[in-house]
Amino acid sequence: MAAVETISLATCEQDPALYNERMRAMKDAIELLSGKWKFCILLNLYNYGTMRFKDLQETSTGITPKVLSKELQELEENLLITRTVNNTKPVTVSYALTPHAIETQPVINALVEFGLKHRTKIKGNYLAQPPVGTPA
Amino acid sequence: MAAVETISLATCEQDPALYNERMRAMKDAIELLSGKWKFCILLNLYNYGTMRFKDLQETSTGITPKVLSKELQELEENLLITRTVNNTKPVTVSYALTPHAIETQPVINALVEFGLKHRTKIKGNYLAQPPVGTPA
DNA sequence: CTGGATCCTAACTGATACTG
DNA sequence: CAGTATCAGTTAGGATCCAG
Repeated sequence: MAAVETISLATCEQDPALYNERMRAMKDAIELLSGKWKFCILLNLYNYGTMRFKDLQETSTGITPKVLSKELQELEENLLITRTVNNTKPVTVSYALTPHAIETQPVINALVEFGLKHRTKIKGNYLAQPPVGTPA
Repeated sequence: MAAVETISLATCEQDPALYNERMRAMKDAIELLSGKWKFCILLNLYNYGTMRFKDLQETSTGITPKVLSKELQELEENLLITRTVNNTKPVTVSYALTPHAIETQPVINALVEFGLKHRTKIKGNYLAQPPVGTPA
């Protein structure tokens, strides 16, 4: 109970307006990108470029067509991806990132970095002592 | 429908192992930090340093005690915050960030930056033309 | 192949009241 | 002050089926 240090940054405590603006911006971002799949889809598109519906369904392991469809619509409405219907025999649809989607890359990178560090961090701690919520 | 460019990065298509590792890390991070309040709480603690339960309830506008309690427990289990019971008359509890929580700062900053840019971006587009999902 | 329709459940969220 | 208990509403997400 004793050996855990704490930190305090208090970056913009002295500027409430700036703080509120940043808080609102963060809530905007969360509302837009939260959920189980949005970042996953974006990362796939970053990696593979243009993809079709089925490609995304396969790379986003576990997603169902309905959910994928909904996620894609939301991303399109927010101008992060484009949807293009191709004039092929069984109709195909291509999805790709918009230039605006580049703005999400720092978020994705930060999430990945945190995930990598956190996994090693947690691993060690959980081996040393069980998580706090453990019954007894 | 025509004027929207697309981009393609295809950063690590040639290294599936690295890609999968990054994907898993991102999913870890999402599982841990997703939700309506986690980032909000972390940002508050960044800004104000040590806070008590009631402080957090007031700055995280809209949150109920039950939800706040749960979010705090999860953050504590994941070693992002510490919980300290103070020996005061009506007992008080202090919450603070752990050093490990510093790793979340790039994520938070990236989210804030994206939120700021996205708001201006979307504003203009929505004024020019309604979002895609509009009935008619 | 794309993805909508339907149904369903677990989880999240909220309001209120209550206890140590 | 710091929560937990209870009750209730909403929703995200999944399973399955089917249509263009």
